[in-house]
Amino acid sequence: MTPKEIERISKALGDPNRLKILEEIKKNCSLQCSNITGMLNLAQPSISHHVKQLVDAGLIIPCKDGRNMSYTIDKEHFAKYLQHLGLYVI
Amino acid sequence: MTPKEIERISKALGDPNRLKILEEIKKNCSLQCSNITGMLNLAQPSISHHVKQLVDAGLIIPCKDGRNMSYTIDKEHFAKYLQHLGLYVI
DNA sequence: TTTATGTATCGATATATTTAAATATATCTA
DNA sequence: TAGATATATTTAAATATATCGATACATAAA
Repeated sequence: MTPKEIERISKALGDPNRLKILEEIKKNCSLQCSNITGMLNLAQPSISHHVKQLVDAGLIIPCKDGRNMSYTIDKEHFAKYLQHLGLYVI
Repeated sequence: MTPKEIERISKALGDPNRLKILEEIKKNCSLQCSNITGMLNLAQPSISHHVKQLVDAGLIIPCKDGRNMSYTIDKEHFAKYLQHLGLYVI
């Protein structure tokens, strides 16, 4: 995992709305985009933007299902991030 | 650890210069501020700003020594962050 | 095929962050 | 105490990010 990837994931995690989205995905194992809109007090394009950040960082995996999208946490990639940062606490 | 704290630490980790500073502190167990100036291609006030971000996030602990400052990684606090995020990868 | 629904993109604006010059503060040494 | 050195703060400019309205696109349902 490159410093650039670490930076990108950290940036993705550095926003309260994105943390809430992740939290909901964790709770439900997966989450549909339309549900996020009700959850956060944000317009739909903003949601789309935040979800994209999480996808681009590799934290969540999009799954197209008809006209809906659902997302699951990319545990493997997320774990690599934590493993990398874990070197700082040894 | 509150969502606000998670956000703050993530933000602190979301910058290449701050990651480099952390990396150097890890390598040397501790680091003096004056050494960072040579390491990064940044003016002194910028260094000061970045170091402050890391301190405020609780990632590093400042230690005053005469007119110098040295910093060590706050492993305990850092570990709490990783532990919290670890819940996402279970 | 038309309409409705869910998501993405574009353009504009507001807000936040990064950076550095100028300046201030603290401490060491002569 | 005066001068030198290390770090912090203030202020302002440049840049990046967040937000939303309008609109486009894809797909499901009628």
